[in-house]
Amino acid sequence: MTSETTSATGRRHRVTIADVARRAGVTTGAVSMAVNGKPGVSDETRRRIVAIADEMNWRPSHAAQALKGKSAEAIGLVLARPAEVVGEEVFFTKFIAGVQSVLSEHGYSLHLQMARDLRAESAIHRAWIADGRVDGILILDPRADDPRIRALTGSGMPTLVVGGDLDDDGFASLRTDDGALMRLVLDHLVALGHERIGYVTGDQSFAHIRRRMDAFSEYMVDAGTWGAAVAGDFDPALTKQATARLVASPRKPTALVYDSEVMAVAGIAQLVQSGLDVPGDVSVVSWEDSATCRVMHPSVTALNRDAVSLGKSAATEILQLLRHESPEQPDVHAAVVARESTAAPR
Amino acid sequence: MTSETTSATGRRHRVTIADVARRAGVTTGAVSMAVNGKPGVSDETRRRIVAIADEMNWRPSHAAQALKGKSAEAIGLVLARPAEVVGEEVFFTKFIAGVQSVLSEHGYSLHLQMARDLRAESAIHRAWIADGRVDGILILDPRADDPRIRALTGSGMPTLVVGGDLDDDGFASLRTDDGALMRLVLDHLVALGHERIGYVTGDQSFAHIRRRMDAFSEYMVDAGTWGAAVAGDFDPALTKQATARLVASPRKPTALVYDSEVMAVAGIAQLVQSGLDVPGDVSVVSWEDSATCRVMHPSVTALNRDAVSLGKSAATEILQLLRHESPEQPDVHAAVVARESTAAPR
DNA sequence: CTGAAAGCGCTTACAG
DNA sequence: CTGAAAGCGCTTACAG
Repeated sequence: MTSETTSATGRRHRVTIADVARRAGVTTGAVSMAVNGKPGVSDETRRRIVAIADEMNWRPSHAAQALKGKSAEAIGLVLARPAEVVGEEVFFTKFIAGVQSVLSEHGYSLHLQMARDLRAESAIHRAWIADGRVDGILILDPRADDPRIRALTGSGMPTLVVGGDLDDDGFASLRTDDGALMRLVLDHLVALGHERIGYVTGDQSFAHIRRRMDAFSEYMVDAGTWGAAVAGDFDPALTKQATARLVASPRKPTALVYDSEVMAVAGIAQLVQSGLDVPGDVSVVSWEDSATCRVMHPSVTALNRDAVSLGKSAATEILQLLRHESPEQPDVHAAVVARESTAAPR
Repeated sequence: MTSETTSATGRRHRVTIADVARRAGVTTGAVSMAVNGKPGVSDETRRRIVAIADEMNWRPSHAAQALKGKSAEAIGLVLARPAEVVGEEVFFTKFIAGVQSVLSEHGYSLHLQMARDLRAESAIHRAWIADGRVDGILILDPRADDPRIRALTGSGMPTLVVGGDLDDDGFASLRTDDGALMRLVLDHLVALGHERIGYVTGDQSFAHIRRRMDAFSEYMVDAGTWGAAVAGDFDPALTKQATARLVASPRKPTALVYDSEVMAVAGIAQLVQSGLDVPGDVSVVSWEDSATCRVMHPSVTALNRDAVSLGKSAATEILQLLRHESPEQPDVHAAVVARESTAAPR
């Protein structure tokens, strides 16, 4: 339990490789080779040195290792969304928990920062890179012609775009097949008999929201159903407005899809206030599952994307990138969990 | 924009203090003094050196500085709750956002990790300390006789217990006056005319939950109202059971207090399922405000603790601890936001 | 005010 | 297989 010794002056001393070497009667070089499993010492000596190092509770100094050019063993992630949204939407924390679980298994840590906007996010990226603080960067919520990606181009920093579409610009991306997910959601509604469907979207500048919108339109065309998408911007107040507008339409939709669980809750509240019954008059699907969806009354049918798995996949993939392994696109499980908020239209 | 030069071999080189010194025609020592504002160089030389360093886009190497014993300029925080809970409860992210905003203003970063339990949390603390990765540690959700605090005792690591009660064991704590908050909540209900009040609690091993329970009991005694507390453990299923039990009581409470917003939502769902009207039959208060509370139907009366401010206060206070300033107990604003879920009993 | 040097804790090429 | 030394990028005492 003594990872520190106290010198005569009372100052705490870190146990260094030199202390271990002295005690073992070898040089610091030998200790380094022994503990790092490098050739250069006999098996017996190695065992003896390692035992002594353990006993003295020696831990290598990260700073010294970093100075010798060892990698930071860390991945960076900046969240450039308002704290309110990050806090209210269950996706982020689950995603982060997934990322961290895989990284820590591999001895990597996650540098997480919040930023007020994309410019601030890029500034943090630059600082990390200049400092050699991270070995790789994760980008969330890519935009069309994303400025963060442009800024990172040429930096040589391994970057994984989560929810990206293509392996653009030489950056790897963990694709989320938002089109397929949208079809999953719409299949569920159409199977119930819905023919007029509304979609209240999140921030339309996000590439993955655009892909959902495209899939929504195509589905409407192919199936001949009536559909309309209105911007809700992940904002409860806007979501309520969008909902009111949709149900006021002459083609009054019988089902609504919301881009987040907070939006779905807001939408349901608006419907109830408008005197409409859920699911009697309007069915509702949330694009994200949460405890609230499960326990609300009515409980909310939700697309369960398993954000924890998505986080794990992102971590696995960026670690593969660092090792120059060909990243395999993992299969993130997703399914529509049918609950009380969806039913056949009457 | 070139923080790196490319050598003849094509390898990227970091711009070092030696590069700046060479270009300025001085020694590295002079550069160090110049950029750090230490005496030892003339004002003119300093200006010239700083200008050259800027022009070359020089940034000090964190690793080298750390090796020289410079502090890590980082604070550590471990979240030892299941990812589900961290993700579902809005408190954590808001708290973290508040912490980060203050830390980054002061050039500090936040090391954030999730852990599966308190033992794992302590292991992370030890690793951070051994590595000199953090200058201070934040502890959330203190327990009675908290093992994390015991483990940190004697480490010399500045530690702030958030939601602690006293400055126990030589550790500073950011007190949250849970007793006063409970009285605020109960005052709201009693003012509406409630005389039988139920309280569905979170994890009762948490010190702050115990304090709320104590305040609840005392209030009942002093006011002569009927009250009962039942464990809900922050778990929606348990919360529903506790709710069902309370409303089945012969003394059927007319108002229920829940220790989190997810619990409140679960409780309301249970009440509605039991055929009870909110607030007609039972009023409901959530101990935490969120978008869901605002937008749900009925909207939920909530105690708004302003978790962002709490995070800012925690960061401010631990920075004061590091500077050996006497930490002033900041006032974190809190209020009951009355919404549709509370009304006079009928 | 400036220069030359030691040293933080490691790793790694180079001799023996 | 082992020893002695250089060096990563800084900071800081110590001479001049």
